[in-house]
Amino acid sequence: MVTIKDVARAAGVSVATVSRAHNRSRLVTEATGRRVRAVAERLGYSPHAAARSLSTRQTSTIGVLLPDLYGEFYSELIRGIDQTAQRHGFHLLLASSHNEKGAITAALQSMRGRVDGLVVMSPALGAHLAVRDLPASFPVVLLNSAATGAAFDAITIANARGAADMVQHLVGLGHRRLAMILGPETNSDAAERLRGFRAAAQAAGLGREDVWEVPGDFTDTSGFEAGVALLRQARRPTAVFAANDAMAIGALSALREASVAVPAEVAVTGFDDIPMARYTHPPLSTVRVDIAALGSRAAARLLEAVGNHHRHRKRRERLPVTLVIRESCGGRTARGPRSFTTQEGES
Amino acid sequence: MVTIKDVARAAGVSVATVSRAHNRSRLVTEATGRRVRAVAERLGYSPHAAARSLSTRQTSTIGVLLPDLYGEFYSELIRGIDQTAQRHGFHLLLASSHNEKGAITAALQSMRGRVDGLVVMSPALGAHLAVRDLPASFPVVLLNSAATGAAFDAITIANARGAADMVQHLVGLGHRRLAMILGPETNSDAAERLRGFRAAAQAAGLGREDVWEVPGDFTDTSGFEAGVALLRQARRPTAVFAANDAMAIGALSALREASVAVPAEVAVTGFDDIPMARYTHPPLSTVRVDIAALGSRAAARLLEAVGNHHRHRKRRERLPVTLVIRESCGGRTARGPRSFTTQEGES
DNA sequence: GCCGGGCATGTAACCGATTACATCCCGCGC
DNA sequence: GCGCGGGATGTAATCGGTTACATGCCCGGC
Repeated sequence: MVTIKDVARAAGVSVATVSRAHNRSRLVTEATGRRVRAVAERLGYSPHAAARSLSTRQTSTIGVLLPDLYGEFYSELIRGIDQTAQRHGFHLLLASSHNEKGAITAALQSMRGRVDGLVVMSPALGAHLAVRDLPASFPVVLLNSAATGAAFDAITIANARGAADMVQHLVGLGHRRLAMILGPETNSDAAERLRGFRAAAQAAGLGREDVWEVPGDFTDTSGFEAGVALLRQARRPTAVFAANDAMAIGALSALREASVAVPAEVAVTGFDDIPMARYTHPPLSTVRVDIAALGSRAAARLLEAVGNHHRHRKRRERLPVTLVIRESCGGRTARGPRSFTTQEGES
Repeated sequence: MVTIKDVARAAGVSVATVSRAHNRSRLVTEATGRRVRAVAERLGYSPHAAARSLSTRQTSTIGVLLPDLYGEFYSELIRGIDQTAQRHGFHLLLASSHNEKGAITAALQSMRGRVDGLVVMSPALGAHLAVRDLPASFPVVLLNSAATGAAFDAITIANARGAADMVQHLVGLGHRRLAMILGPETNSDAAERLRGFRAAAQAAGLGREDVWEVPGDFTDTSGFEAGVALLRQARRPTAVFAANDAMAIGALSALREASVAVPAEVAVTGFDDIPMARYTHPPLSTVRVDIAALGSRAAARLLEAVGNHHRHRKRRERLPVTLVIRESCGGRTARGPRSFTTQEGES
């Protein structure tokens, strides 16, 4: 491998000059700079990142800590983060499958000296406990975390608001018997969506016997089972609000197998607006979360913090959501496909 | 930040001993080792990755170079790579949005000293040109690349075989008029699938007037347009094979809007078996590619190469595919949902 | 003509680890 | 009692950059 010394020797200058030429310092003449860079190019030199970051104390890399990588949610999130990071010349270091404190701490450790800051997502409570062990000066942005207060930079989704809006919409369509399929109990997004659901149901004057809460865990199979459970009852809800799209799709499946017409007999809605949502049968009404934007905002906030360690003020930011009404809830319908892919390398 | 020196001072030993204690060298007594590690723990010490990799000349990181990050294909791929990498204690450094040579070269450069090896996917021809500029000893695994020969390690999908199998299945169902919706011309996967389609159609004795080839670019909208184009004709195919699922879903949309019954009037099939495929209406018959396995294999091969630079032999490997027959092609039908998510952190 | 200042370049310290080699200490054998 | 060997520990070189400080040169002002 060709190092800075080789270039220096070949160009007949010192290593300092080579370094300066590369970093376009004003301390080398235009002529020398060009000459040195030409030599470097010819030798196929490119600076060794580890060496560089050892002396500059920065890595131009941001770490991304996720609980998992499965599903469209994470791929969108990563895409959003990467987009912004790349625009600022930063790389992404990925780590996943961390849900309890021990694993998170380990992952955090192993990233020291590799990254300039972290985006940490871990809706299962307790992530911020691990993060708290980091030096306070180390830039971290929390995503969808339960952590509150000004101790952390955080970005979350307007979960409660979105759920409430959806309930309100359903009530507006005339529904008076509502079921919600819940998410995992330890998940803060799920908890907030439930909070919004309850508040809106109460505000609409629905009684206890008009509201169902069926357990679920964000997987489509749990949505399927929840659907089956709801159908078994003598008295049924006329609308089902799933805490996420995957479960709504599962519920849709259960209803179709039972030959229950959607939305005529039962309305179904979800949360997230994953790309798949517009291709279900019938197309799914849902609460749209701009996931890529969430990632992008997180990266932007993090880079801001990395940029001015001192002047940076921590704060919590909430990303708005919007109702997307398709056909599964029987409101006015929209037709025609919209893109859910850009041109992909593979397929 | 606490360094190895701080630990050495606090523990009353030299830096060498601290280093050895951490790496569990046999050159420190069990007692000293434990004591030193205890001190390190108390001070919250963790080794600086950049410094370490500067002296050991390895990073425990593998670079992943992708053309894009959009869609389920990439998220699955990354998941597969990460899974295997993680099991071996490796991190993932991500870079995307690189399709022509210049950008790839730049990305490759900026990864020097950051990674021990690379997984490069770039079906748009020419990626291997950039890769060729790397020192031959640098471990690289190519994914779905057009590059042939023993010069590279590569893993590809059995595209032609999968396409041929699907055509054969359709012919077996009695279809004698077949259309294929093509992928991007510069994409090698798309090209191979087309090759398989043509070969099988010819083998089945279909004449030129019984075979349609409609352009597409792997996006669902292009599939929609292709569907519309096919319907405009007086003489129509009875089965449509799309080069990927996204386009098949687009075509399905077009047929539904035109009130053409699937599979009764026209059968539709795809390629990939993305999670969404089993939830379309009707559920999509397709060629299953185990994308996560593809990533996992790539990582495994790369790590093998990283492990023994010398003894490693380059070769090309082909990942088998399987037909998944659901309802969109009118074969025997399968019922009931299967999971397309594990429990996700968010949704 | 000499001196001071500024600019281009060189020299070497430094970042934080690993590790080859030096050193020290202890026990054992003669 | 002395020397020798081996195991535990220390010292310092090294990885490949960046950059503070030193150097040397040129030019302008007095």
